[in-house]
Amino acid sequence: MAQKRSGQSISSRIPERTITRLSIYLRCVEELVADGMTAVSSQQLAERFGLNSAQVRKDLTYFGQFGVRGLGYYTVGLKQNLERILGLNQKWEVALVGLGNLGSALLNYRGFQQRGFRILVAFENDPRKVGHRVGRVAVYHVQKLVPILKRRRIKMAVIAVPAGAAQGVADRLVAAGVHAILNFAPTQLSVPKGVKVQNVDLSVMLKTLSFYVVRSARDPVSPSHRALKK
Amino acid sequence: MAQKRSGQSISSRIPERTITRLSIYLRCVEELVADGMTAVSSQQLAERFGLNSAQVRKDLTYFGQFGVRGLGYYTVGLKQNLERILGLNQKWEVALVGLGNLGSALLNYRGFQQRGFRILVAFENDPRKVGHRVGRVAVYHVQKLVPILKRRRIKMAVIAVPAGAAQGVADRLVAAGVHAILNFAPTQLSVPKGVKVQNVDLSVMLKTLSFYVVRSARDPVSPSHRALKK
DNA sequence: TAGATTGTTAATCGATTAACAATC
DNA sequence: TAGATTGTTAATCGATTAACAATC
Repeated sequence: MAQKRSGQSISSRIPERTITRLSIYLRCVEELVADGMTAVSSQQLAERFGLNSAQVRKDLTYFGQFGVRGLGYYTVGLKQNLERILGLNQKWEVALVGLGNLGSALLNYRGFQQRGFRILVAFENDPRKVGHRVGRVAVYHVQKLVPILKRRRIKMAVIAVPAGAAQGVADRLVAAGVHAILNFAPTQLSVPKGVKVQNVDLSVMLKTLSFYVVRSARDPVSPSHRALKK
Repeated sequence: MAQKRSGQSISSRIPERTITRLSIYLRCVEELVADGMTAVSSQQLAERFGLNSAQVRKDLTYFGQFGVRGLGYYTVGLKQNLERILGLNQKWEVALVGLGNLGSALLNYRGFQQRGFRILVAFENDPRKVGHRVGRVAVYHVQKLVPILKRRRIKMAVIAVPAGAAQGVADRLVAAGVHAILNFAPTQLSVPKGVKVQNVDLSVMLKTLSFYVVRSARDPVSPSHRALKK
């Protein structure tokens, strides 16, 4: 069951949700820094997201003691720490596999570049697309995936191929040494431990929404709940 | 603490994750039906996703008793039940707000249509885009949002506007009677109870991945974990 | 020093899983 | 009937929250 006391290896017991919240705290702290705030308390941070202040403090102390008792957290220092923890103090080179409908959209999506994530190679099956460039991104045949990613030491990839092809692509990515995969294919990928897959399953999300619409239709919001929240 | 015994109102205690898993079960059951399988056990279903068979059974019994002891679940019946529960036995009309980079991509994305979700109106701020059509989707000014959605009784919407504009859009959607929102804006929306927001925050996902790449770099996968899984 | 807020332990809550009687 | 698998209860596990001593 591994050590518990302070020496706790960071690789061990950190809940996935803590990591997700860390990114959210960072966004908030960035805004605070931009607004010229120098310090913020766990209570203030928590209020922004409807979280508990103890949770904010606990999330942060997984990685160190960043606060000052009686005062809170210095925004600039906290920002730097969060960036370091999340690995955002560096540029990331990302590979994209699949240039269909969704893949092309992602390639044009500026949101990736904003945070230092740069898609700089793409892979496709369709020979009509292979060999061209889209903007400054070169498009290669999927067969070239392993050698190219190995050579460039690319560790992050986005899968935007049909469900049926996704596992094969994932296997290649793993063979190429990729550590983290953003998977848009609506299928469960099987990868070795140590490789992180983040699924973005739009189809599942729509089905979930659909459930809640049906439910609201059946159980209308009770009057007491109407028009709360400013 | 509300009733517990069987009369349990469906609106009460169903974990959100159960709903997500329901959509996943459905996908699997669809494949099984297509393959001509007539029945499936909770064990078989669970194995496909690395879940626990008790969890599969528990998820399903929130909504009724669909199984046959000694046999499992009839695939066709289970499929129909899941579709009914998730509200997928009908077409959904969806509104899209924001026709920037991401919004346009979503409009072209065929994945939505596949499941009976049809984007049939879009809203924009930019007067150059308003008044045109994209395919068969009409583009209106955001100011028209409330009356148009009310008239058409649209209950689902996708937000693809910049973070700063998202809360304002959400308020309008709520005023128009929308019950479920798929939110791509990287911001926390505040909505009344009874309205479901599903966040798809690509930026948070990338930051999460980045964390795991950093971690793998520091704690390389132990040899014993290499190359497991089929 | 008095007031405030952290870091951390212990209590609580909710979700997952094991176990098994019911029953096909 | 014997074998299998459900539906469901009870045990386990993990994450959230309350509470408070430490300390700025």
